[in-house]
Amino acid sequence: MTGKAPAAPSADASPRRSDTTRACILAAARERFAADGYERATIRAIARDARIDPSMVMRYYGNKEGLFAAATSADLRMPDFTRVPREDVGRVLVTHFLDMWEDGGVLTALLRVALTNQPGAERMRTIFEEQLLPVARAVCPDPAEAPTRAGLCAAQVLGLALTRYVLRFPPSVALTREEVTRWLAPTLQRYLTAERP
Amino acid sequence: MTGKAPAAPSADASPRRSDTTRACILAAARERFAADGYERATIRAIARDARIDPSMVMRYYGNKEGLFAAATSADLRMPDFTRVPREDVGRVLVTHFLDMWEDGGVLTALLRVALTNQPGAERMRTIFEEQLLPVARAVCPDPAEAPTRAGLCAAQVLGLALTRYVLRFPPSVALTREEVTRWLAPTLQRYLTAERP
DNA sequence: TTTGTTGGTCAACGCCTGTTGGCAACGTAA
DNA sequence: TTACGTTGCCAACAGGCGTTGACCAACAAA
Repeated sequence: MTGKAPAAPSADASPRRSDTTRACILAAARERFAADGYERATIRAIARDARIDPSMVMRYYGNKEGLFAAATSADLRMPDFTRVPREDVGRVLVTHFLDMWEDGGVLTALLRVALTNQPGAERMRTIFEEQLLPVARAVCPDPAEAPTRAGLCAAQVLGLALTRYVLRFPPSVALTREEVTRWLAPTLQRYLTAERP
Repeated sequence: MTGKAPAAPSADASPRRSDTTRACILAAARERFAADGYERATIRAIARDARIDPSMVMRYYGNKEGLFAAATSADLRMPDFTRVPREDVGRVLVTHFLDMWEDGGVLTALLRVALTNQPGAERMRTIFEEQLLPVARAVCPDPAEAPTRAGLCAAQVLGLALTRYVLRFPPSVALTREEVTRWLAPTLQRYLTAERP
């Protein structure tokens, strides 16, 4: 059972001649998904951007869902919040999310797709659950409240991303990173560490 | 120029025999747009829900964009914030938005569509600009800062709607209206009335 | 050189989409 | 009754979609 598919991830380090092509496809896919959402980001358009034939996409990623999954393997790369002073949690969280969101458009693509695509929404939920929930558990007063507090933070962070990077509301776009941090950090700090209102 | 199209809005009160059908189409369209987004809400599916022929949709609303525009004529119905005590604006704003969002799914449809559809995004922006900005202007310390403050409120409100009504993050869904108000009201209050940080 | 694997193109498939025009049934005013 | 505008269904169109399989070129091992 050596497998016919050349895409089989047999070992981790298996440099193939087609790696550059694969990377081109993924980059084009990320851009298209981020710009157009799942339905309007057609395989044909992605292939055109990557200057290859649409059938290559199918060969390397199976189908459109596989391509999407490969193009949006997001990792929020959370820092270790047990080492962050408790009163700085809000600020660190905001700056970290700004970093993540402005890097490569993976999260923008994920957000756009999550809105019209059930698996996309599920993945978004998983990402935030796996990566934001532990932060809340580490710093909030009662661990039982961690999901609620993480959810509130997710709402605020995603709302800013929505208005700033997707809908592009002018006031939200005009804010500098500094200003975003000054406004949002106290909010997240309160959601995470304040007594339940 | 009497117009061939029976859909011509000549007068405001022109009861037609087809009014119930038109209403059925709009209701079905709102549901489909809210559930599936713009691309996947097909005219055929909407017509099936309304138990009529797809061509009727075209006759009454011209094309798909016209149908969408008719189905999502949103009005946030803002109360008069000059009569609200200054320290209550956050709370009133949250409860009002919860009311709006849980009524009929118009806003959910609009949000879903705005994410993958340029005119949809533009309309969302317009709605918030026309209706949230005056509120900010009425209550914030420096009117020049009103757009920024309205934008921050929009981010928080849309973020909650996103996680609660669209992505359905469990912690966000589990919150009661009471809890949402208690958590979010102070945030909006600060965004609107606090000194610039 | 031969042989087999990989990288890539081409043409086509079946399906679904938004949209159109023709045609029958109904209701109403003359 | 006749004439006409409205309401509705039906069948079809052109085009785009995801997906498939046959086929050629380049390379690597024998």
